[in-house]
Amino acid sequence: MVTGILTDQPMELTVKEKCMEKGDHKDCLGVIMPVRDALDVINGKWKLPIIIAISRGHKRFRDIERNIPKITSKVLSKELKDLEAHKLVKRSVFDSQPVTVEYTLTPYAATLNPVIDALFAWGTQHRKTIFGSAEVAEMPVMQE
Amino acid sequence: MVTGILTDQPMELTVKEKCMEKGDHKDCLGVIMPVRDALDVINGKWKLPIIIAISRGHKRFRDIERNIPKITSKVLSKELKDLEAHKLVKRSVFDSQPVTVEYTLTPYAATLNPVIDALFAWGTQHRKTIFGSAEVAEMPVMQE
DNA sequence: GTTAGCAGTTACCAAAAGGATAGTGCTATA
DNA sequence: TATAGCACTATCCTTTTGGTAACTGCTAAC
Repeated sequence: MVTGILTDQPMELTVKEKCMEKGDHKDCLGVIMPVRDALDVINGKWKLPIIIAISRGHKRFRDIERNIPKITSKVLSKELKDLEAHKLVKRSVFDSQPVTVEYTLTPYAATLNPVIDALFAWGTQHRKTIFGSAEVAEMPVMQE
Repeated sequence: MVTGILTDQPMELTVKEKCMEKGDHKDCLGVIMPVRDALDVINGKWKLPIIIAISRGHKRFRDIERNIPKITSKVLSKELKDLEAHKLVKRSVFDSQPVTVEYTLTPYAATLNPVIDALFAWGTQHRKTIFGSAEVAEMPVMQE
């Protein structure tokens, strides 16, 4: 039977299994390194929130900025450049009057879907674990 | 039909659906915030690698240190304290000669399994996307 | 009796990330 | 004519993160 990486509960196709297939039964650096590759790309407080905001139809700079609590222009500008460099976001300039800029997700960004879903699920239950689920009213609000 | 958060491809039970259920059709801060809650806990280069190393049977301080490339005593020490504070790792001191210290995962850490699996899967394919899959030989090695 | 390992800590320092505030040139609206 | 919005950039500053090196007290092995 195949088991998960952190528990011995049965799973369908797991990290541990893939690791075993590579023949590395001891250290399994092969698990740590791909995880770190992923972390290198989505690292920091802002990249995933930005991707989520764009995915929800906020294409314009100020529109994205308004929809991510506490972010500043400077940080958003820098993170968008990073995301562009990683081919997750596309920046398009339209020669209208005045010029408009649109940020959209590349098809590659869609491959992050399972990661975001897993983090959303874990974050949701973690919040319930920390405060009781009743205290949703304490959630920070967007525009103060 | 229900669709994923980044694409319009069908999914079974998705972030978007949960979001819609909450009645937030516009901004869906409800997606960004749980993701940020999760990121606050697992953020940084080291926390997930440490959890993975412990999960693979490396319980002792030096043992963990040896199995995570480039980590230093100082950083490991600090990150272990953080993980303990977040109830993901348990530190046990045994009164042997000499005293031994063991780090183990709590049951709560096991709930991170889907997150780690998703990051592992994405990191693996991302690496293939960046270099060709043939260049596995270029992977950094553990002890130089 | 010297070396090596264990489980860290301390001090110092550099780099990266993030926050606050202001300002740019442009245009559309009141 | 003044205000506001857009898409940023610039400057300054603080906090966080990470890296180097040395050092602690202890014990076991050579």
